[in-house]
Amino acid sequence: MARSGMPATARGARTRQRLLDAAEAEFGETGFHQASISNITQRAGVAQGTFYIYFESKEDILRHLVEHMSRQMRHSQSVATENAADRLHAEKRGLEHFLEFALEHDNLYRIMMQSQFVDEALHRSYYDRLLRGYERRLEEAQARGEIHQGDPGALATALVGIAYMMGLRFTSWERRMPDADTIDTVLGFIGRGLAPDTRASCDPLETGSSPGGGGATAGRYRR
Amino acid sequence: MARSGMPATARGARTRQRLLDAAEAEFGETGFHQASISNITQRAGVAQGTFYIYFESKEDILRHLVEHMSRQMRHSQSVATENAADRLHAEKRGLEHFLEFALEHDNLYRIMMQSQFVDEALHRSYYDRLLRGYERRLEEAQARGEIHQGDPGALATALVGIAYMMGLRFTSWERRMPDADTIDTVLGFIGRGLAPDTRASCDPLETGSSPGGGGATAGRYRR
Amino acid sequence: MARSGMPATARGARTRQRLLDAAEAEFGETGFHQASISNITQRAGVAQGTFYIYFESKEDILRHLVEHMSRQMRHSQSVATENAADRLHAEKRGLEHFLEFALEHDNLYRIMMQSQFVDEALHRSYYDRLLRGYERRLEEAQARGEIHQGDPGALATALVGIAYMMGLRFTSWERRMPDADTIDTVLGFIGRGLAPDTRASCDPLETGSSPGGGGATAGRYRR
Amino acid sequence: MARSGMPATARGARTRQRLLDAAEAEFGETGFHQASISNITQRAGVAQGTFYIYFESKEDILRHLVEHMSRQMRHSQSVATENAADRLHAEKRGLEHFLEFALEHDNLYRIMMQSQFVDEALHRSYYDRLLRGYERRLEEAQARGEIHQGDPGALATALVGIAYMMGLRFTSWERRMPDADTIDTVLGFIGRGLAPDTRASCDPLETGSSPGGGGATAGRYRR
DNA sequence: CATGAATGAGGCTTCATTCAT
DNA sequence: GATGAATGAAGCCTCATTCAT
Repeated sequence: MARSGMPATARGARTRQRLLDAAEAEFGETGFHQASISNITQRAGVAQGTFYIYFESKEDILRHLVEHMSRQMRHSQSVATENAADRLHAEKRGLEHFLEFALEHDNLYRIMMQSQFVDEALHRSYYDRLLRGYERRLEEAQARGEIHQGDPGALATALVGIAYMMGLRFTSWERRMPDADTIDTVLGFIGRGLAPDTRASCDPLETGSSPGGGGATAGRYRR
Repeated sequence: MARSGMPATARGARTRQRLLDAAEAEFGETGFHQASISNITQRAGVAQGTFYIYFESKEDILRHLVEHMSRQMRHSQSVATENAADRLHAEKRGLEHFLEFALEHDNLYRIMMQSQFVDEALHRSYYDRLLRGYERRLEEAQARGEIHQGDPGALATALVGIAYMMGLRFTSWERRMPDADTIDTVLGFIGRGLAPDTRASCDPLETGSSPGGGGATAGRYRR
Repeated sequence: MARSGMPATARGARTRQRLLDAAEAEFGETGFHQASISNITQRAGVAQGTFYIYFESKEDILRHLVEHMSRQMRHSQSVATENAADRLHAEKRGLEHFLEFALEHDNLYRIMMQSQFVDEALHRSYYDRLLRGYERRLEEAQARGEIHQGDPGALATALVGIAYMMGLRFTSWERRMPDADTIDTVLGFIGRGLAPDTRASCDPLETGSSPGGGGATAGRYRR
Repeated sequence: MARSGMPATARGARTRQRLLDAAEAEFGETGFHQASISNITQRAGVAQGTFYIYFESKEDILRHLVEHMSRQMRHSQSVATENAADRLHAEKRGLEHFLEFALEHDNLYRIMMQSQFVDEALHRSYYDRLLRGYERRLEEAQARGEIHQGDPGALATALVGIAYMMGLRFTSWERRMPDADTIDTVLGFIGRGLAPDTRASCDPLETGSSPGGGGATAGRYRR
C-alpha cells in the first residue's frame, strides 16, 4: 500500500501537496516531457525518492493534476452558470468564467492540453465528459425552445472549440484577458449562432434544412 | 559540408522522402517524444546514420513536416474556396474541405497539434499566419457587408477553434467523416453567427453594444 | 542502545518472530535479492522502521534464518539417527529424514542455497561443519569396520552431494516426497557404495528388494 | 532488430565477445547481483550504452553465458566418454573430466549455480536435460547388465549430486583439483554403488588401489 | 516499542547524435 | 551516399537505512 499512497500524517500531506504544486509549475512552464522528476523534487524541496512515496510515475502525477483540474473546472463552471436566465446567458457567463479560470490557472490549462499526448484516454475522457455535459444542457435548452434546433453534439463541439482556441490564444500566447471588444464579438457570434429561429431571415445560408443544397450535402456525408 | 542537405541524386531524394513518410507515420501514431530516430529509420529501411544526412535533428524533421503540411493545407484551402460567392459560402466549403483534408492526413494533423509542445514558436507561427489570413478575409467581408461587424480577430479565433475541435473529434477520436446532420448544424451555427445584422432582432443577447451591461463588461477586460 | 537487540517484552518477541516468518516466506518465494524490507514488514504487518529494531540489516536476518535452520536440522538429524544400529542404517534414516525436513521447510532450504551468494563465509561454514561432522562419523565407522575404507572427506562430500541434489529435485522442482522406488534405489546405491569390502554380500543393507523391510519403507512414501 | 542483435561486422563481433568475457568474469567473481552493467562495460572497455546493442538486460547476458556453458560442457563430456568400455568407465572418466572442466571454467560453473536464483526455468532446464541424458544412458547400461537395477532417475540424481558437490568444493572452496585419494575414493564409491549384483567382485573398476592404472591417475592429481 | 516519512546513492536503460569504414 | 557500431549524458526508479515523533 506504500505505492502511490495517500499520506497518513499531516507532514505527509504537506509534502504531497508541495509535489503537486511543483509538478504543476514544471509541467506548465517546461512542458511534460522536458520536466524531470529531479526538477520537480528540487522545486518541492524534497529528495528524489520522496516523489515515489506519493506517486507512481511522472504520468501518475499528471493524471492527478488533470483530474484535479477537471473537477475544479466543472465545479467552478456550474457555480458560475447556475443562476443564468437561459442557455444563452449561461453560455456568456460560462465563456467569460472559463477564460478567467484558464488565465488564473494557466499552467493547469497547458497541462490539460499536453495530456493529450501523454495519456490520450485520460484527455479524451475529460473532453467526453465535458462534451456530453454540454450536449445534455443544449438539448434541454432546445426542448425549451431557448436555442436553435440541430444536432446538439455538433453544437457542443463548436462551442467547446471556441472556448478552447480562446483559451489557447489568451492563456498561452497573449497571456492576458481578451479585451471587451473581443469578448463581445465572440459572445455575439455565439448568441446569433445559437439563437432560435424567430424569423425566417436570420439564417442567410439556410444550411441543412434547405431542401435543395442541404440534400446534396447530406448525401456526401451519409455513411 | 552539406549538413542537412537536399539530396543531389534521385536515390537521395527517394531516401529523404522515405524518411519523411516514416517520420510522419511514427510521429502520428506514437507521438513525437515516444518516436525514436531508430524506429523511423527502421521503418524507412535505412541505417540510423542515414537520418543525419538529410535532417539535422529530430526537431528538424518535425519542422519540415509541419511546414509541408501548413503549405499544403493553405494551398488546398485557397483552391477550395476561391470561387465561393461570398464569405459565408467560403466558410462552408472551407470547413468541409478542412475536415476532409485532416481526415485524409490524420497523422499530419496530429503532428501539427503536437508541435505546440515541441517548438512553440513554430506552432504559433502557423496559427498566427492562419489567424491573420482569416482575419484579413473576414475584414474584407465585413467591408463588403457580407458578414456581421465586430473584432475580426475574435471571429477568426472562434472559427479556427470550431474547425480545430471538429478536427480533433473526427480525426483523432471518432476517425470518420462527421455525418450530414453534424456538418449542417455547425455550418448553420456559423452562418447565423456571421450573418450581417439585417434586422434588429437577430441578436437576442444584444451583447456588447448594449449601453448598460456592455459597459460594465468592457470595463472588466480593459487593460 | 540495544541495536539489533533481543526483545525485552512478550510483544517484542512476537514482533520479532513475525518478522522472521515473513522474511522466511519472502526469501524462499521471491529470493533474497528480490525481496525487499518493505515487503517483509508489510507481510509481517509492521512499519518499515520496526525492522531495524530487531535486525541490523537484510543480511542480518538472513544469517539468523540460516543459523536457525542449521541448528534445527542438525538437531533433528542427530535425533533421527541416534539409535541406528550402524552407519549404513544411520545413513538410510538420515537421508529420509533430511528429505522430509527439507520438504517441510522448503523455504528454509531454498534460503540455505541462496546464502551461498549472499554471505559465502556463512554458507561455507555451514557446509564445513556439516561435512566435518559427517567425516568424523564416517571415520569412526571405518575404524569399526562398518564401511569401506578410503578418504572419509571424499565420502562425506559424495553423500552430502546426493542429499543436496535429492533435496533440490524434490523440494524445489517436483515439490513432493520421492516415491519408494526412488528412495530405495538411492539407499541401495549408497549402501553398496559404503559397504565394506567383504566377499559374502555386496549389498549389506539389502534395501528395497527385501520382502520384509522394503515393504514398510515403501509404504511410507507411496503417493 | 537492433535490440539484442547479433553484430553485422567483425568489429561488432569482437565487442560482443568482450562483453561476454567481461560478464563471465564479473558474475563469477562478484556474483550476479553484485555485478553491475557499469562494471561489465568498464572491464570490456566500452561505453555503458554499448551493452544494450548486444544484450537486452543483465539477465539476457546471463542466459547467453549459461547456454554457452551448457553446450560446451555437454559437448566436452560426450567427447570425454565416447570411447569408454562400459558405463562404469564412462562415469569415471566423466567425473574426472567434469571436475577438470569446472576448475578451468570456474567462473562459468559459479554462474551456472547462481542462475538458479535469477532464472529458475533456465537453471532447471539445464539440469533436466542433464538428468534425462544421464538417465537414458543408465537405463541402457542396465539393459546391458552393466550396472545395478533400480530407478535410473534416482541413480542419475545421485550421480549428478556427487559431481555437483565435488565441483562446489573444489571449484569454489578449495580451488584445486582433488588429490588422487579423493578421486579414487569417490570413484570407488560410485563403482560399488553402480556395480551389478554379482557375487564375484564387488569392485569391478578396482579403482585406485590397482598397482598399474592407479599410479598414473594418482600422478595426475598430486599437487 | 512502534511508526512512516524522508533520504540519496546507485542501478538500469534509452536514445539522439557522431564517426570510422 | 550509406552503414551501423559506439558514445555518454540524462532520466527514471528502487530500496536499504535513518530519524523525528
